[in-house]
Amino acid sequence: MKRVATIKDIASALDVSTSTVSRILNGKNQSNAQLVKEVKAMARKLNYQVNTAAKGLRTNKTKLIGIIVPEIGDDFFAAILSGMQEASEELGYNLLVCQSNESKKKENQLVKSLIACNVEGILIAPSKETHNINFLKGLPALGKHAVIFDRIIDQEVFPHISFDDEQGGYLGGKYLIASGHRKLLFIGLSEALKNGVARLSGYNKALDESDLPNCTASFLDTDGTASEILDHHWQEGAYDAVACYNDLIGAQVIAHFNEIGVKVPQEVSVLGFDNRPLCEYTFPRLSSIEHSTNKMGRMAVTTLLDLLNETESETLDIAPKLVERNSVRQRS
Amino acid sequence: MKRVATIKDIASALDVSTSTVSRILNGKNQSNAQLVKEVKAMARKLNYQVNTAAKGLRTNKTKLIGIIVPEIGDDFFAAILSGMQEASEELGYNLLVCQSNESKKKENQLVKSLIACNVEGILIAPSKETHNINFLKGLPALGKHAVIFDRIIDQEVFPHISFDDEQGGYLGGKYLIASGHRKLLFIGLSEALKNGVARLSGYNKALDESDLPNCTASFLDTDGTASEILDHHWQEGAYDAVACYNDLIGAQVIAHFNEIGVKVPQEVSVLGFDNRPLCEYTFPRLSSIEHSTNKMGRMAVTTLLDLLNETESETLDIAPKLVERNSVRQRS
DNA sequence: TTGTACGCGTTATCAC
DNA sequence: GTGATAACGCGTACAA
Repeated sequence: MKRVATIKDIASALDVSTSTVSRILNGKNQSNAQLVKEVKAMARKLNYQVNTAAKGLRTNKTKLIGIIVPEIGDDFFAAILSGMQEASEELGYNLLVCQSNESKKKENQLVKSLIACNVEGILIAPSKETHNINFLKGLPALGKHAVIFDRIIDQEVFPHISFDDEQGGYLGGKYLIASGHRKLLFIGLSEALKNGVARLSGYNKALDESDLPNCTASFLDTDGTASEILDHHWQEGAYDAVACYNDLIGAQVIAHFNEIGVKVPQEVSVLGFDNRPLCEYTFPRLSSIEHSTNKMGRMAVTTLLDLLNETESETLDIAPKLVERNSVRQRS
Repeated sequence: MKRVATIKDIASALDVSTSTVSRILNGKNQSNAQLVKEVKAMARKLNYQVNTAAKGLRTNKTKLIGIIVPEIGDDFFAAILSGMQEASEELGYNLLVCQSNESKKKENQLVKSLIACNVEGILIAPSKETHNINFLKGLPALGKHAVIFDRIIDQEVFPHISFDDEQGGYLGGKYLIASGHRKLLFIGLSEALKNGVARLSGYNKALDESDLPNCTASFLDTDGTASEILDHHWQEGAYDAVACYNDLIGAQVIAHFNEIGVKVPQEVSVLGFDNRPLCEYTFPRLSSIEHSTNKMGRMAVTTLLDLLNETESETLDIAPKLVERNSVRQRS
């Protein structure tokens, strides 16, 4: 039967004890230099690989982090995952990645399954359905921790990494106003998504400061498709700029205007959010509010590890930035 | 100290042996029905979670699959990962996801680290640098297996899931010819990428069959940016359609034509490859060759598991399909 | 049907 | 400096 080499194999090959091998391989020893050499050589020769499961069983450290996102294929989460991967690799951790498909039930089940895998902690972006994180409350009792990222949840049990959505909206609002716009149409995904509400409120805050009327607010889950929303309000002449919850909506808006022959940005401006790659590929190219997804991923990992090791690390700057492209008309 | 409940805890709480608990929890028992009930109730009460590491140590089955992709954040791989996640979850497996950053050295190191985690098998999309998979050869001796996906490697040691790139190119070529195009410009990433060469050769095969001259072939890594390539050959009037290695290049091509005022598809047609979401967001919307990334992910998982369990499963159809949008001019 | 005893691979403790 | 031994949580052959 095929089997991977263990320290026992190394020990018996060299006629020493397993504990000696273990110590040498972990550098916890000031052994006989000659022996150290021999052990390391034999380990290489036998193609030895430490068995993390056994090690974890003994030490209660698995160097495993569990991650739950609504959808891996979504490029927003994919970018965050990428940052997590980079940070965790630098720190010698591996990632166990799962997707909840926006289902709270599945989230529950995944948490259990991750605990079963002995992860040291869990990073989770809650599903749209999830409005409390009671199912995570058992974690601290197990010596594990969690960090919530992206989606905002009101409970303050676990640390929480998210972009300052309101600040992002505010930034966008200031920019649109400075470029001469007066009537904003906001298109969101759903009023239930707190991030969207925060972005909208940022826009309105900027408008308030200039004594302009609030955004016309609309949401895809209640007010119809982007096209329908645009056409409906267009007839009323209700907006000179469209503030979108994210770039996907922004791209849809631009595509619609292209189709019906409305010139962007000459006749109407469009501003996205998130600064995803697709901003470069619309015509005109979509201006957007950038949030560093990569940094968010890195920060989620370091925050979790700090929690577990009770250390303190630097916090990264994830303040929103405006990325100007060609979808917003400049004051002439 | 905080500790998660074990079968030992359940056993002592109920004053039975651990083996009884183990048997009941695994359903390998026709125990006293009353006892079964009590054990299950106690397990729930203590919030018991099986320790997969310990179980894996004993049974040599960890229900873990290791995955190595060049870049998680890339939405092409993200989509494949999504399919893998779906398939593996249905089969009770968890995914350990790593990224190689297109580095062969890192791939090597990741394989070792995945073996250390006791994964049952490895799914890998080799990096651009990787032209042999010798570093995977040790796997079978360890009772583990691997499945290569996406990127083509010439060695036939492990099964191999990839799209039929040549067939995809052929499909695209036939389509462009049928729409009245005669002179094709192909823009690839790098001549070293076998997938690109296969796609190009598919285009040329279609052209050959109609006695038309081969594509003008260019590659971003040697011939300059997409814009430079387009302008250079445009002046020579060398093409009436641009066949792109992937949709990203296609989007760049469309954006460039929009910028210099060349009408797509009236003056020149553009065809992408992969049918990624961004096809919907260019103007005009980008026609493309679809490969089902999700299915590829699913298939990689089922193929690996079949290999490990020596079972046989259905093969999914991942034949390329043409997705018509608005970037290719139709014969008038 | 149930309990006892042992081993999976590793590390920590304590002798020597 | 090195080796025997126990322990981590679990599954299972074997005995009862």
